[in-house]
Amino acid sequence: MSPAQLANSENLLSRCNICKVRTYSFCRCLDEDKIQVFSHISFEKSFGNKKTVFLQNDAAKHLYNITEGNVKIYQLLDDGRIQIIGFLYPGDFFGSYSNNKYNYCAEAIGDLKTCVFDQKILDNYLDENPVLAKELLNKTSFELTLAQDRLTVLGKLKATERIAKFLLNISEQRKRIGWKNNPISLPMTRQDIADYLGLTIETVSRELSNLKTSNIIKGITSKKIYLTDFERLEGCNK
Amino acid sequence: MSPAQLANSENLLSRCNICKVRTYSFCRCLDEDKIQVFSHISFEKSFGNKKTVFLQNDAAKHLYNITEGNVKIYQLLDDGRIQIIGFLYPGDFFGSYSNNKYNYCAEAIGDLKTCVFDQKILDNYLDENPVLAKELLNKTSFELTLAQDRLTVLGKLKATERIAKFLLNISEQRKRIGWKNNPISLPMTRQDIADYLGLTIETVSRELSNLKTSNIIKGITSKKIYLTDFERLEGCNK
DNA sequence: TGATTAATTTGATTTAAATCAATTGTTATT
DNA sequence: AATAACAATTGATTTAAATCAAATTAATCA
Repeated sequence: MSPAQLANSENLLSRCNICKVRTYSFCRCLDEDKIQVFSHISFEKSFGNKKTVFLQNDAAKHLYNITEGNVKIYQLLDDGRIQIIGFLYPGDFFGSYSNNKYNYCAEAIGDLKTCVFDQKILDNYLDENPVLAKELLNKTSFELTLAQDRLTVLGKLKATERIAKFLLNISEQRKRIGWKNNPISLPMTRQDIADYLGLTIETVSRELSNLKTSNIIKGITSKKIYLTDFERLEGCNK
Repeated sequence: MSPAQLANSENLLSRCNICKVRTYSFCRCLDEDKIQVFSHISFEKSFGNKKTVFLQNDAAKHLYNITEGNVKIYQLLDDGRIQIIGFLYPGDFFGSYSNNKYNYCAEAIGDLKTCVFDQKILDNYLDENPVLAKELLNKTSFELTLAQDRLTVLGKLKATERIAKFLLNISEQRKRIGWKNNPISLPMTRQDIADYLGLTIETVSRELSNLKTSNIIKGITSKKIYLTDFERLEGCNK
C-alpha cells in the first residue's frame, strides 16, 4: 500500500504520516505513538486566494499550521492604513495561543492548506506533553526574535536597506525549509511588500528598479527575481 | 521573625516568599512546594545605572527576571545606529530561551535587580513542569503581540501618533502591574525615546512640546508627565 | 555656591520618501 | 484577438521628519 492509500484506510492516523511539513512544524517533536493521538485533535482546512482565515479581534479559538501555501498577517488602523506583520510559509503556525482575541488579520496568498487546532484542546494536550509545550515555546521565541529584527528594519533602515534585507530574508527562508535559495519568488503584490516594509508601492518599485540597473538583482518576472550579487545586496544593509 | 529575617535564616527558600514581583512574574504559576525547589535554580544579581547585562550575540546562557528597576533592550547596527526594542519593567523577563545567542543588548536604566536562571537548568526543569512551560509560552506569546503592535507603530504611525501611543502604553503598563496610571514617569532619556520610536530626539522634543501647548499633557519635570486629557491623547492615534 | 558638563528645547534648512499624476505592462474575460 | 481590469513602473511635486545649529535648562562636581 502506498502512503496515500494507507492514509485513506486508516484515516487521521496517517494524515500526519504523509504530512510534508512535519519535519519543520512544531509537531516534529512528537514520536510515532504520540502523533497518532495528536493527529486526532486537529483537522484540515483549505482557503482560496485572498480568503480571510480570521480577522483581528475575532475570538481566538483556533491555532493554524500551514501545510501548503502562504499567508499574510496584518493589522488594520481605523482609517484604513495597513501594516503587514508578516508573510508566513509552510511549517509556520499562526493564530493566538495565549490571548482570547487574535492580534491581527490573516489572509491566504494563493491556495492555502492548513492544519487547525482548537486552542483549548491543544492547551489541555500540552499539560500531558511538556515536549510539545517546549517546542511551541521555542517556535514562539523564534518568532519573537524575527519580530524584534523587524523592529530595527522599520525603525532605522533606509528604503534601499529595507528592500535589500527583505530579498535576503526570503532567500534565507527558502534555505531554511530546504528549497533552493535563488531565484526567489515574491508571491505577494508590490503593495503587500510596501505595507510590510513601511514604505509606499512607488518607493518599493523604484528601489527594485535601482537594484536592477545596478545589476545587483535581475527581474525574471515581476514576481520572480534572481539575486545576481549577494555581496553587494548585503552591502546595501550596513 | 520578620520575612527578611526569615529569608536570612532559611536562605533561598524565602527569597521567593518575600519576592515583590512574584504575583506578576512567570513563576507565579508554581505552588508553595514547587517554589521551594524552584528558588534554588535561580540567583540574584544587581546592576548599576547604564551597566550592561549582556551584549547582542553573546552566548545566551541566562534568562533574567526583573525584580526591581528597568531595562532597555536594543539592537545595534554596525554604523552605530541604535534601535531600542523595548523598555522592560519589574516582572518582565528577558534574555533568550530558545536561541544560543542573545538577539539584543540589555542595559540597566537606574538601579536594577534581577533574578537569574541558567538556561539549561531551566530547560530541564520545564520537562517536569509543564505548567511553567505553559506560563513561559503565555508570557512569550504576549511579548510577541506587543512586538507586533510595535511593528504597526514603526511602520505606519506619524510622529505625533507614536508619541501619544507611547505615553498611553506606559500608563497602561503601570496599571497592569498595579501602580497608579497618572502621572507617568519616563525613566529613560529623550534620546532613548527617539531610538525606541524610530524618531530623532528633536522630533520627540517638539511633539511633546506640541502636546503641552495643546494642554493634552503637562510636564511636571522632564521625566514626569501628567496626562491631562486621555481622550484627546487617544485621539492622536487614529 | 558657581563652574562645567550633559540633556533638552527651539529654530532654520535640507532631504528622503510620500503624494499626486500619468504611463506601461500583465492577467483575465468575452 | 480585442477589451477590460488590475498591477507595476516612471516622473513631477510636496511634505514630514531629519539634519544642522544655537540657545536654554537641568544635573554634576569641585
